[in-house]
Amino acid sequence: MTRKSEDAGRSTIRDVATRAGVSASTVSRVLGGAYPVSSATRTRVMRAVRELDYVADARAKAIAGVGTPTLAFVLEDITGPSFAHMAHGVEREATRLGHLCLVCSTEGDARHELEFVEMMRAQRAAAVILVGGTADTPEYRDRTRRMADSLASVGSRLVLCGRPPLGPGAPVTVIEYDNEGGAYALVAHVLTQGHRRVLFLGGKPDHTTAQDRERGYLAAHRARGIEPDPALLLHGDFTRDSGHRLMRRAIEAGLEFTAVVAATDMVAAGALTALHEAGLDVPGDISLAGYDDIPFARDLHPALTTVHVPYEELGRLAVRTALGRTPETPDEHLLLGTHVVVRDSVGPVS
Amino acid sequence: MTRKSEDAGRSTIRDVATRAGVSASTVSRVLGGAYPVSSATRTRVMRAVRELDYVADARAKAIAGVGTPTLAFVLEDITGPSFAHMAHGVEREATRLGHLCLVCSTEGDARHELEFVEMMRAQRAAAVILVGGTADTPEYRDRTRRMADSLASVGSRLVLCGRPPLGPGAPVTVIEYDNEGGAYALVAHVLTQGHRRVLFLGGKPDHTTAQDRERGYLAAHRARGIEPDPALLLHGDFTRDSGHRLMRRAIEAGLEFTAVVAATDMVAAGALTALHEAGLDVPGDISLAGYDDIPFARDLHPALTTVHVPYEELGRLAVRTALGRTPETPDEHLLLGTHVVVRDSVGPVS
DNA sequence: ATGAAAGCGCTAACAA
DNA sequence: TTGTTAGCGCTTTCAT
Repeated sequence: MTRKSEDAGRSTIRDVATRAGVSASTVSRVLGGAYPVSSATRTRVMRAVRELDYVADARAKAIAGVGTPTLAFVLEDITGPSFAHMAHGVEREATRLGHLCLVCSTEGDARHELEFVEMMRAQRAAAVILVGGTADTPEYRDRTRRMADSLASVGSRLVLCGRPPLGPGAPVTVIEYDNEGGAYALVAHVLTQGHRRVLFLGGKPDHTTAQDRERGYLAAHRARGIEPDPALLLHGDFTRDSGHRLMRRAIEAGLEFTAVVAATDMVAAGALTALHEAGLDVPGDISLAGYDDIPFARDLHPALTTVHVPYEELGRLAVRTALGRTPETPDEHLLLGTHVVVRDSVGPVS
Repeated sequence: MTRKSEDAGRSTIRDVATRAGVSASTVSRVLGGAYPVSSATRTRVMRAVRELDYVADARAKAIAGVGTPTLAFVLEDITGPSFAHMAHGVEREATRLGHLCLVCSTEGDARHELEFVEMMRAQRAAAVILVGGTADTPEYRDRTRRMADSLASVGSRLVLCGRPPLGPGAPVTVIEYDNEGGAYALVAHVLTQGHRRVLFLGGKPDHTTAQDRERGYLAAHRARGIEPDPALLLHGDFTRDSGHRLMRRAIEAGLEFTAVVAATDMVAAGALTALHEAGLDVPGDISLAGYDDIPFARDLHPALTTVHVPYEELGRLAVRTALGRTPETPDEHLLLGTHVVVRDSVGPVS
């Protein structure tokens, strides 16, 4: 007739206590670990625990002050290879540090993002990691700033990972990787091969990651005294299909170029297929380069020259940095380097 | 001198109550939604909430009986494209249904998996979804059975997704997809092209997914009265590197075959590169097929013939099925179909 | 319509 | 070494 008997299984610490003939605190102490308990009682308690298959309710522990800390990871789409790698880094590091790891895909919807962050605030997550570039509008800064403040107000922390920083004073940790630098180096490499008309398959015009890579493309040209033809700057998004479509159109439009630099490896993959479909040889007729160094880059044919970004490390670092701070820690802003991986898809201009 | 003043931000429902000059219950009622509250009070409370930027502690709500339900997703490695798609499906459906979504990568470590499931039991997760094939040993069944029971005992539910079922009586939901059938159809397609010596690049010999696909390979041969040469059955794992290595060795060893079927698209990608490195043309010299239909399959050159698996749908279904049940629901066991996607990497035998 | 009090499952300070 | 009591932050009777 006890509560337990009708609600089989959901045993509480009191059920265990009763069964072991001790008080709830004693059970708590036995389970808690380091605390003096006679080995006789300990045995009895443990037996009761086993018999009831008892596990303490983590939520109750949490509000009593001894919860498993949680960490949240917010991205647009876990399906993108680079995001997946970051997610992996985050998840690995979080569990290593004894944290639970919540995920949320926003599908690029700011409202969804906002709601989720609010939930995380309610969950008292130790940190919320926002991943991936976005349009850097005043509205963005404002909204994000608000999230940062409200998280900070409950002792949590906002981390911006590969996402535009907010300017001074915002309680955020930002971890970036050098998109412009990577693109600069990559395009410099292409130019070194003698190419002068390099098509750029970019992302959304207002997307920070896309912008930074485009900036690198431009800078590399200008550093060699070349003013790139604006007609060679195409915009789409970071998907494979975008690359395919843009490339096909460029060919059909009779655009002249001897090399193409894609904003991501996904874009490059689509572009490569379009090039093949047009009967063009890479790098014989046209050179091609990507960005991100996803695992598949090696298996494209020809193997793709690209820029390596330490995504997994980025994720790990985000977690470590966010979790390693004390209230006195100044706001960090890290910038990770990238490097060009030369493979077979870029050759000398013919 | 209130608690709040020194512990800025972490305001509780009582802080709000005080500030609004009402009782905590009233605040709870206002926030709770549908309950008669004078609009004057409501306004005062809402103002206090805003001023304090208050959010109710989700954990406290949970133990009081009104928590946000949670759902856990356990896989080997989020980095694998097919896993990522399942994860996406799970996450999407979970949020659609108002659930939070926890993730854990086990890196294939059973102990890690066990620990995580125990944590989820403590969290009172609504369901725990275990993803991906594994060695189907008695030890596995035993361990998993135990997890299923212990989850059930706290009102949670174990879901096996693309993972071997446990036999009757276990409180689990299992969602599978037809690995054997898909492989059968794929290999039948290859045989139809006249190939008689088809190399199979398999996974770990005791991995269920690998076994099922291998079984399909075998069955398709036998259905045509062909007894496949055991020397053509190679084992590795599901990675790109495994495919590359296996393929290279097979070529070096002078193995004779006119087509190769890889256990996954990743394996196929590695194999393709090895084929190219050996100067072999696909499908001119050798035909090649994969399994999974990851997005990149289209961009391999030639575009990869493969088996489409509805991974995202699988994830969504797992969530819907697990969450949609009542204690009376019989244990479901769903089997999703797959289909061959014919592209350019398989051609007639030369 | 609102407040006081009890309770959710746990831990910790205080006694014994 | 162990039990009693008082919280943790919230919801929900039960009164009023």
